[in-house]
Amino acid sequence: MRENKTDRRIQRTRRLLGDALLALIEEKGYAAITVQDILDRANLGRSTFYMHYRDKDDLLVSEFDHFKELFEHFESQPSAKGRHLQSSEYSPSLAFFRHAGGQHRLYKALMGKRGGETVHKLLYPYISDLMKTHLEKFIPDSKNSAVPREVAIHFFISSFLTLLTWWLDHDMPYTAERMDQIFQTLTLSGFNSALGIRLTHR
Amino acid sequence: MRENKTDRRIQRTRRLLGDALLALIEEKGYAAITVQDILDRANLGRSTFYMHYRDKDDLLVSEFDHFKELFEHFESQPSAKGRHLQSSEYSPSLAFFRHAGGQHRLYKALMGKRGGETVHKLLYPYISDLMKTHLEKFIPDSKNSAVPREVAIHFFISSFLTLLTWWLDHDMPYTAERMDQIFQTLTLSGFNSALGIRLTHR
Amino acid sequence: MRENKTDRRIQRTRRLLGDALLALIEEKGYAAITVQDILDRANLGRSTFYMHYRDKDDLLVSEFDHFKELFEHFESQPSAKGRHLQSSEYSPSLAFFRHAGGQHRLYKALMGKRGGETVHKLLYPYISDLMKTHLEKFIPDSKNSAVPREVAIHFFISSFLTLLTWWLDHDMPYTAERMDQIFQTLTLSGFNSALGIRLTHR
Amino acid sequence: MRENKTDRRIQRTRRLLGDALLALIEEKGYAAITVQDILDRANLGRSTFYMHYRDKDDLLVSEFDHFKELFEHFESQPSAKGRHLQSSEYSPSLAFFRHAGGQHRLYKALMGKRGGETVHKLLYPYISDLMKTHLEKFIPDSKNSAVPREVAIHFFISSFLTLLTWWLDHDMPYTAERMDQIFQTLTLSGFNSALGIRLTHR
DNA sequence: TCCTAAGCGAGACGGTACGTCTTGTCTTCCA
DNA sequence: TGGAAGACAAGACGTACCGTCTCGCTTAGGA
Repeated sequence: MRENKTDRRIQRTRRLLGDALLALIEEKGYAAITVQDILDRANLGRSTFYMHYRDKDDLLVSEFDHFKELFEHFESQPSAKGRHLQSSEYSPSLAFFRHAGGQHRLYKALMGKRGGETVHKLLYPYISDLMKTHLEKFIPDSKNSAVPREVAIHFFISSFLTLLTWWLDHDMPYTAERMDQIFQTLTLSGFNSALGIRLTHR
Repeated sequence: MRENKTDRRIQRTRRLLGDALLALIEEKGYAAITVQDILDRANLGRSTFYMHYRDKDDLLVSEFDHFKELFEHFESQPSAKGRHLQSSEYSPSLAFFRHAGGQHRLYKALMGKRGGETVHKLLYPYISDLMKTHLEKFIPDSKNSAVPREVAIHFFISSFLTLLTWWLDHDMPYTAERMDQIFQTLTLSGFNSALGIRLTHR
Repeated sequence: MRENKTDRRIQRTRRLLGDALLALIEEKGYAAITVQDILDRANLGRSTFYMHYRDKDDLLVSEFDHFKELFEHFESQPSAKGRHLQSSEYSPSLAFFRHAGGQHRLYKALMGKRGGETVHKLLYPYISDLMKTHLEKFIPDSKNSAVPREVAIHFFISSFLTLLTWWLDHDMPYTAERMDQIFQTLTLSGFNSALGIRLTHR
Repeated sequence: MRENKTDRRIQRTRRLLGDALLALIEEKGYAAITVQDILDRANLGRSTFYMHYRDKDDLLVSEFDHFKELFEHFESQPSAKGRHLQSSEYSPSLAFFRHAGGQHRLYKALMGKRGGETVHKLLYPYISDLMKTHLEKFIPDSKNSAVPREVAIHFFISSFLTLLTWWLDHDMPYTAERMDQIFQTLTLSGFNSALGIRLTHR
């Protein structure tokens, strides 16, 4: 099927804007960027920007779509309650670390120190929801665990994001696999004892 | 020595500004506040604001001074390397939870969802430095631990701040003591195995 | 000779644009109209407009062509210097009032309050030239008249246009004949004494 | 009584803006002027403009205040119905011509070809109301005059404005007195016969 | 007790960025 | 191949804040 040339033009424009944004985030941080900066970088007119995006945040959010390929991967995971599990089975952390390592420019711009609070307000729930859904498949609904279930999940996800951000902000001094191992070492035993379940470390 | 009436007047003005800021953060979040909002609330003139503070962030930062009393407390703690420790000894977490519980309006405004990234950028190092100094008294400088020391410390502090923020944003559904226990359950075993040290849970 | 179908199509498009413009002038006045308004009304694309007209004014001016039939009528009038004249002979005013009465929608749109200054700037010389040419056939080139000839002519034409505009803007409360009589009552004696000629009122 | 310095500053700013506008109207016509043009000329910031005026038209209208001194002069005129009158008594035209001659820069900018339709829409009623009020003092309310009273008044005022504009646009080739005489020659006899009254030409 | 310095209210000002609007050009699609 | 559709560059608009500034008023504390 033939693609529409006008559509391709639009895609090109959106890509120009997105790339300009990411480049500028690297350079001076999200907050300091003006719409005009983006336009100058992308060589586009003012109205063109607002034809495609409501504002700077809208453009930023649209960059989240790049994560979709990864997210779609998780949705095909089987549920397996009550089994002794490999950590890799219930945590998508390694996949994330690898994905982030491969797309570190994107991740760094969005999640790093320069990424601004919008990302944290918007991307965090995005990733959080994904992990939460995934995690809940494996966590028993125990009423009398040492730590309230929602707190444990929040802790787990935040820890992951904290380490991911740290890794990106420090230019990934370790491999994705090493980071994942660090993450699991730090969180798994606490997480397990908190919820009264036993998850084998791979 | 007699107190200067002019000085008292200045203190009053600064307090009016600080209170107005905190109230407004509760109402609509730090980012949405304009200097004029603060002025209207505090019934002060524009120039008065800039006489005391460089900008909005400066005023916010000045509110950190309220933490000083707590911080000063920690600085008189003894070092005790190599002992088996009570967790309470090496982590100031419980003291923080209690302090936050007592001053929850202040903490919530500064650390909660509404508090804006400036707080995190500024408060994090503030608290982080304090805890790090404190922690380093107890952590051996082992080269071959499972997790790099700086990562572990970053994880430990971030976890604490994450849980503190969660607690405040959810209107403190548990006591400070329960929160501290949760915190330690989640982090201590991981932290210990990461660093290869053994810390007794209280 | 057969007319070209393409030509007919073009005429149709131009008519759609012209009609849309006139309708919109009636609704909200010339100045408030955008090219997009016209396009929406005429159900045409943006490029189509610019294919036919340079801009909004150009379209407006093209509507003047509707006056051509009237104007061509005047050009076949005989000159008759020095005679005592019927006012109707040297002034085309009645013919204009009648024409305007018959085409009041068009005239009102173009000349009325809603018609914008462009019309006055463009239509005035258009009509003015016509009347001037016509008038000059009858006005002696006297050097020592009470009023400079060019001023008198300007006054005469402006008065006519003023009354015509007033008539249209007030929904033609009198017949064309009555308006012409009013016009002549108001201007003729002054015009005559100004130029030192004697024109019989019909 | 001492004037407030802040008020003086404001008056200065408003004058700078008004002067810049008038100068620019002379140079390239009202329509072609942007707010930024005015600002650049007046050496003021964008927000300053909008602090004082809603938009370009608002500034223009504010220049009308310069006419006030003249207008106030008329309000002290006595009414004298039914008398045989000197034309100068019931028409403020000469006063206007003189005033315009004295302030020709202002008048030319506002009323001339470059003055834009806003002036005509706003200044015309302004002057028109003034003259109308003045005229009505002298015109009998006769029902069966040859020309409807309101039409005659409209004609009279328009004629005056037409001649005034012409005079200004042609760089005042005659004296104010000569223009007034021309105006009266052209309009008075028609106006008189229209309304069935007898006004002596001075 | 007066006087002078300082805190302060009020708000004008220059400046920057915003998101909206309209214009005229240009390219592609479709009948 | 001409007209429809609409993306695009350009740039003015009016709004919202910012941080600086000047101005008077008031009041405190030293002369």
